[in-house]
Amino acid sequence: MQSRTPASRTGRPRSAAADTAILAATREALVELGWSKLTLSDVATRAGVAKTTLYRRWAGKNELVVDAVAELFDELELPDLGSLAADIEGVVLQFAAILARPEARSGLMAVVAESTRDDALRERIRASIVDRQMRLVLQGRARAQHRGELPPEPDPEQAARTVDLIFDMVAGAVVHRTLVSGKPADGEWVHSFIRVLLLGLVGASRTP
Amino acid sequence: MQSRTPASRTGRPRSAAADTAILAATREALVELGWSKLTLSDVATRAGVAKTTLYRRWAGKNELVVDAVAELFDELELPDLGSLAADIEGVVLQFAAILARPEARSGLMAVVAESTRDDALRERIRASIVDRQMRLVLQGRARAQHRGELPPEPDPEQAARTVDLIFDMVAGAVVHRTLVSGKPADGEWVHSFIRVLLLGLVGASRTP
DNA sequence: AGCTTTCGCTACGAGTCGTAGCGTAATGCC
DNA sequence: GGCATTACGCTACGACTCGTAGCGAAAGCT
Repeated sequence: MQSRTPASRTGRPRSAAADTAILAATREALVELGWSKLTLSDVATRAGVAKTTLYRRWAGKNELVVDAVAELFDELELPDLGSLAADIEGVVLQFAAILARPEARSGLMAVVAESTRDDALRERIRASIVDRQMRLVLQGRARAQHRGELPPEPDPEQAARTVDLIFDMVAGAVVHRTLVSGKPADGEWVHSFIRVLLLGLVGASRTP
Repeated sequence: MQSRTPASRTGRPRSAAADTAILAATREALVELGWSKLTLSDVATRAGVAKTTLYRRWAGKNELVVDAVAELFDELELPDLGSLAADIEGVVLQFAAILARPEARSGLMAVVAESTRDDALRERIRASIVDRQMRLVLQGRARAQHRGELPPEPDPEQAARTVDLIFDMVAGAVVHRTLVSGKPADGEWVHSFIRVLLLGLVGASRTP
């Protein structure tokens, strides 16, 4: 979050209710107005707080939207459905459901675009959104290796590269399908995609 | 392009030099300022034209940037390197080189984000950017089937789904690697990626 | 109590937007 | 050549947003 309240203990504390109201108002404004027409004055009005309160907590529109969108990914969890393919399909369908929501569609791509020119923003996105997804990949891979569905990776550097590759392939394909092609990442599509991905990974691990 | 000059033949024609100057100035402004701080007044000054000229040709910032970025993808071609894997690696490296340029990074994602709320803009992006990439996938697939590297697809509906899937996987992975993960899609990464992709596609086509 | 920080409110200069109006320049048609 | 038509450069405009400053009141802690 944006709060930096580890040391300062004295004085009136910041309203936690205002935080949730502001983030909810931001998502509401994203749905109705989209990224470019969203103004902080409008968000403040919707949340029932003063505009100055927004500027005390967030540096600008970018940081606010990152936090508002990041909360959407809180629900993301790796289910245990018995097989690697089923687990991945489950989590990818969750991911696709989040990306189908208009507040995620219009907000996420916009802040990613901004982050190409702002390293601090890129780091904020990595910490609050991307890392959580990456953790799911690591978790699923470890579970699959324990089950014997994927071979163990002795070289840690090679393992890191493989995890990065899987992550970019999964997240990239779902995002591109949803936001660029504009078609739904439904059950049928996810099933085909995961089949190709797993066959490729297993095949690549057999012939190094 | 934005020109609609099929019927109107009389009157002073639009300066073609102004078009190229404006689009070049737009890319220059994208590099220096990024999407959010780019203003049409600034572009007009850089291009040496009046601001009103910009508004006569483009509806707004979105449409202008789409056209400016689209020109970057003109150079994209499918090389003939003897094998499907080599061909794909070649074109993916071209694609990655374009995405590595700052004017593409900051511009492309921004207009895609805007297009989630603007169907006309989405269609413009599809026609001027996405379709060209899709054609490369079709071309490569046909050539590979002719070589026998990929099995022929009797069902046209199934073939269309497969092409869509390949397109989202390739473009999505490269874009995600470059813009979200922030790491270069260099030769080593592309090689690993294509290997997984092709092994998966061949494997999936064998066990339908 | 006293101290500290946050809150809501108002106001402000600076900057951008998109458009209108004007006189001038460059074409095609007669 | 003259005429209609369209594009161009320029200026100016109201409306809007931005981010900040200053104020008095409120809400905690010691």
